[in-house]
Amino acid sequence: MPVPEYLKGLNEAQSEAVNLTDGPVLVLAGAGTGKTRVLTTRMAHILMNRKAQPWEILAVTFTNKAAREMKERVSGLIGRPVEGWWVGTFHAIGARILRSHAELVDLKPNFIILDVDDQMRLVKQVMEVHRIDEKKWPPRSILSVIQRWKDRGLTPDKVSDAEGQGLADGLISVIYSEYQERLKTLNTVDFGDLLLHCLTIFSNYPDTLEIYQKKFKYILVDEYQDTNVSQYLWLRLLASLNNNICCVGDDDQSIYSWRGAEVGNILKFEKDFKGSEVIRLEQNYRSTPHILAAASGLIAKNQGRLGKSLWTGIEAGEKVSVRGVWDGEEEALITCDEIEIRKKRGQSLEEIAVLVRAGFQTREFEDRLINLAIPYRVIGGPRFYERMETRDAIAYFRILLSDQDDLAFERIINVPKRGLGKASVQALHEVARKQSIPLFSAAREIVDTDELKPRARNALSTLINDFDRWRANLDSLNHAEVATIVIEESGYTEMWQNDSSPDAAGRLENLKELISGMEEFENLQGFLEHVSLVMENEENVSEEKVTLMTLHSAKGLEFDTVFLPGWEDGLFPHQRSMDEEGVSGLEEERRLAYVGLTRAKKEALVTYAANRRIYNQWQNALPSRFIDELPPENIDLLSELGELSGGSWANNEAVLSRDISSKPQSFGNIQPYNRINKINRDGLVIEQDSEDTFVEDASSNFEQGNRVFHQKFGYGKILNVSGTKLEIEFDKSGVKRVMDSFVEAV
DNA sequence: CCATGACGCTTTTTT
DNA sequence: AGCGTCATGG
Repeated sequence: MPVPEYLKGLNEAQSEAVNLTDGPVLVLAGAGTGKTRVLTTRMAHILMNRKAQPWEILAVTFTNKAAREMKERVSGLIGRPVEGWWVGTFHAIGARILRSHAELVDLKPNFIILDVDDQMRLVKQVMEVHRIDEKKWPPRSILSVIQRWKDRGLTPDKVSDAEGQGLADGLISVIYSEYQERLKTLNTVDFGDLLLHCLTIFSNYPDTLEIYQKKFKYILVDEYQDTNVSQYLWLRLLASLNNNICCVGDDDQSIYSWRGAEVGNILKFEKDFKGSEVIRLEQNYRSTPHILAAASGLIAKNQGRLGKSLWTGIEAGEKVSVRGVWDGEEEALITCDEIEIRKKRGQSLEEIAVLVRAGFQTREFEDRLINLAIPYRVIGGPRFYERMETRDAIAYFRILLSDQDDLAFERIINVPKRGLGKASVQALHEVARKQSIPLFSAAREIVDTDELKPRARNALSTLINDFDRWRANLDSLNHAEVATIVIEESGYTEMWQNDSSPDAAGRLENLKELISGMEEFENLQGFLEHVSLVMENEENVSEEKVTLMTLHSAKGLEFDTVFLPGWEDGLFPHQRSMDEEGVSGLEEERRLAYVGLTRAKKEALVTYAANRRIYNQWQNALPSRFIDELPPENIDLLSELGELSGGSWANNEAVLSRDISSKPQSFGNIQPYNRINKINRDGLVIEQDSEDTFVEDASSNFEQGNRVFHQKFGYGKILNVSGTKLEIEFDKSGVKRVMDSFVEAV
């Protein structure tokens, strides 16, 4: 039998991963080794060989984008669209299963998936009941603890007493249970519940579990290193009958532990799934040898890896460029100049990316790119369904579907402003609580009393009548038409029309988009699920643009040219990561650096700045320890600050004896920034804190009387040394205060 | 009820 | 600095 077309061109390991359809398989796929190709070809292979029908295959991803891509590519491989398969995100598939069995966890099938805003409101409400000080215990962190529990598959009854001991006056587990109660009462779930409830159903109702175990003959999992415990348990339960599960992932690219991902899942795959095979994909098709070697050398510093040795058949290529600059501004200047050079050379801007550690870093690049008139896009920012106008509109629709949706009602009761403020809401809550009825019902009652002031009562009465009328419309008109009526008649559209802020127009645009997106759905219900689980921001791809984004969001992408700015200790690796997670935090940062480098196909350009303004405070920083960890033979060091070796930095004790606890001269948010001087790009101290006469843990290698050379001011003599700050009498330009890293001893 | 100012926080993000 | 939350006063 001839080899089918779709199998051609696979390397040996890839073919093995495709052909080994039965039994548990872990595909350890290094960066750029064709992981998606394996996953999609494997799926096509199963379908083509009639090993399973489309609806007997479960393929889970983390993002909608990945799911979409998988669908498209598999359809392409087998040459026709595939219907009825279960390809989607963990959450979307969890939701689908949960809808079918909602009653088993006391939910109705039309439950609503809450956004973070709603979740927060709920947590706050529960905390209020227990008089927990929101100052002391920010609801944000309480919610995050709850979410981490959910990530671990822990329902309130499974949380051990020891777990939340100190938190929220020891009441956090109580808050968790009551939060879950409230969710149920409101017929709502949060994201974590989509899997957690599945787990509850699976363990309490083996018959239901069996339906799915039998149904899914083959299971495929993308980005396995990002799964949390709950997802792992979910997969294991589903796979345990047929045992045909194929997980693809890369332990070196695990960068989401902070939101519950367990690298442990991938590390112990062989133990968890008996008789499993592990296949390593080690041929990299993406990067040049220097880039690959630099990345490999770096990641080799991590402990506890499964270990892979990537190689590439690609020949030639530049070394990774590493360059030190004065400050963030110069970094942006130089980087954007480099971008412009490439643009003039005819390189597509689509193939250029700037990958930063933290969102705020993009600003300086944006400023500069605007100046140079180079088009760019920033990836990140609020998702479509996180935008205020989307959520407001959706709140209206939710109430349309269920007048028991208190959270939605509370959200829009005074949006647009109709004079129903705190007091009115309070009164409503009172009535609702006393009679155990939803807020909307309470509203109906309260308008018949004189409990509210006439003004408020009228407003509320109008609102109720509006909703009744809109709901009646649902019978005769399609949902998109009703939606339009709702946002018009409620005054919501008008509110933004009258708004003079610059983004009002955009919001109106989004509302339009929201409504037009509704048309293709059967009903409001389906649309709401789509919005909360699937809907993404779409971008007009009219023009070629440079991409600015965080390292996290760059995972899975590739570009010819990748700029990696901000490689300074404290920023990258991030101080907070090291403070809070210690060595494992540092290792995750290192993986992030690895992800960054391996995004590059042809060029990777790392920069670090000696000075950076953070929260409007100037801070000086050391080059990232990751720079020291790059194999010297694979990098080109271009420092505007003198050689890294031999310069003042390399002699700095903090550099030589770096460990996690050796902070750069205070990058963290914990210490005050009072030791930092504002200096300009020539190292000139232009501002200094009055108390900053001594810097304890940063001392200069210069002494009074030394002769020094400064790039701009020329030769001079040191009059005074205080910490890393020198007072220098320059031969030509007089006395100035300069940071020591800007001068060389002569 | 809403506008105003003080206070406090500031990594990463999907669904 | 810049933004969001919260308490205060009109």
